[in-house]
Amino acid sequence: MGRPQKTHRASKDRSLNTRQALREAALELMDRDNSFDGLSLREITREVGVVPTTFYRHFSDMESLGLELVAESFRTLRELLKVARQTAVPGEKMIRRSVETFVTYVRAHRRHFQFLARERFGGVAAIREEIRTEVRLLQSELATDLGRFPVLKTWSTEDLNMVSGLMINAMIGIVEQVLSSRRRGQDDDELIMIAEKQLRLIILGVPQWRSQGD
Amino acid sequence: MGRPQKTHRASKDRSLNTRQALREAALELMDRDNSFDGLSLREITREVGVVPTTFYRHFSDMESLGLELVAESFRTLRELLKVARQTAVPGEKMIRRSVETFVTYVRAHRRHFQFLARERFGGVAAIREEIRTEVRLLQSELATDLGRFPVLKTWSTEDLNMVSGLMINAMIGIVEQVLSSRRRGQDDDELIMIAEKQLRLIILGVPQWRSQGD
DNA sequence: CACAAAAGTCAACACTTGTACACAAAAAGC
DNA sequence: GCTTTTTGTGTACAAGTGTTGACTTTTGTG
Repeated sequence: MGRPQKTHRASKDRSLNTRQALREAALELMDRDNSFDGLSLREITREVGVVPTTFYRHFSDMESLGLELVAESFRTLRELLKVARQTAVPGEKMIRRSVETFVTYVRAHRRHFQFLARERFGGVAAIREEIRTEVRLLQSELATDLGRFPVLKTWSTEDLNMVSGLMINAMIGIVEQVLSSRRRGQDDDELIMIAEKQLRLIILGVPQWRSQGD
Repeated sequence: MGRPQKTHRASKDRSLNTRQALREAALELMDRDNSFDGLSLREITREVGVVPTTFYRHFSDMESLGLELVAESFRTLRELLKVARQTAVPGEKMIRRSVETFVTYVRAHRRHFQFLARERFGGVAAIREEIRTEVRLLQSELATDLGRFPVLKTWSTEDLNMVSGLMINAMIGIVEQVLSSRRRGQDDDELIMIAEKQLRLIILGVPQWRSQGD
């Protein structure tokens, strides 16, 4: 139980705290209507309650803050996927339950998803690139997962990626809608239903597929 | 071949020209990496080669400039859809040709599509709202169009909207990719192929559909 | 041609911004 | 306990920002 090295931890905490406070302040300000490159360094430090120059003790640049936010946000997203992969058992209600979990999770981590959605097409090239890379990675991971289902065992990698891309785009659309309606609950029910239908429709096409292309 | 009312036209042109020059400057600056609310009024006027105060002769606000850009961009998009609707004849290669036209068109009007993509989730609430509204409209128009196909005649409005939403999300994904790779040509071929497959897959699911949901 | 409206210019304002540098406090290491 | 890093403060500056008001020029109209 003791709190050994109290001073030590306190210092580290302090340091980590301001660092994280800066990140959170940035997300908070973006939630009050700004895109990332509309933010100013001073605005952020002001929000934290710290002098502007302190910023440089933690980040060299606004861009480096941004990139850390990308990493942080994807960590959040991947946590969800990890749980989803463990609990998901193929079956009747699998899609429905996945979508439900997803929407709830997006609400719970609103600011992270908002950051990703906003900066995916946003004004800072480096950030955009980073997000794109991560999304592509996600897409190919999902493709691999899909490849394990019996119906999809014979599919080519390209076609699997094609399907997972379609699904991910559908889910991004859902994220948009979740973010745009602040109140949870009733709205979400309809949203979930639509998302479920969209995924089901995609899956219905699968057995009929013939990759006649190329 | 006289140039009648030279002064008249010149004046009108001049006025319209600066107004449009301001819009174009904004798009141009966004193309050099900025989101709309990262732009400054002075930056824009400087690009046009005009004094800052001139801005107010044409727009009351940056926001009002932004809203005009939304309108302008959707006018561009709707022109495409108009042509598409006229020339498209249902048949084997319809999807393929539509996708090809679409990709070419996006390239030809890069900055408009970039603006829409960037500000759809962007930092200015009013602009975001306006874009969302227009997209929803587009979605229900596409739903109506789809309803004319024999296989879809019996579908409910909700389900038609569900499908058109899926398609639109797929196409937005394509726009993203077109915008992110500057060079045209070779890249586009693969892109077009993937988009075509995605749409075909969706359509394959349609005859199997049973709206068991809700 | 004269005159009013529209479009553009100029100078000035009160702020905000990013960043540099010297200094103070705190924490870590010896 | 003394020293060295690390973290945060204070001051300062040059540059950029939105908006004002009064002015000149251009343009359209009676």
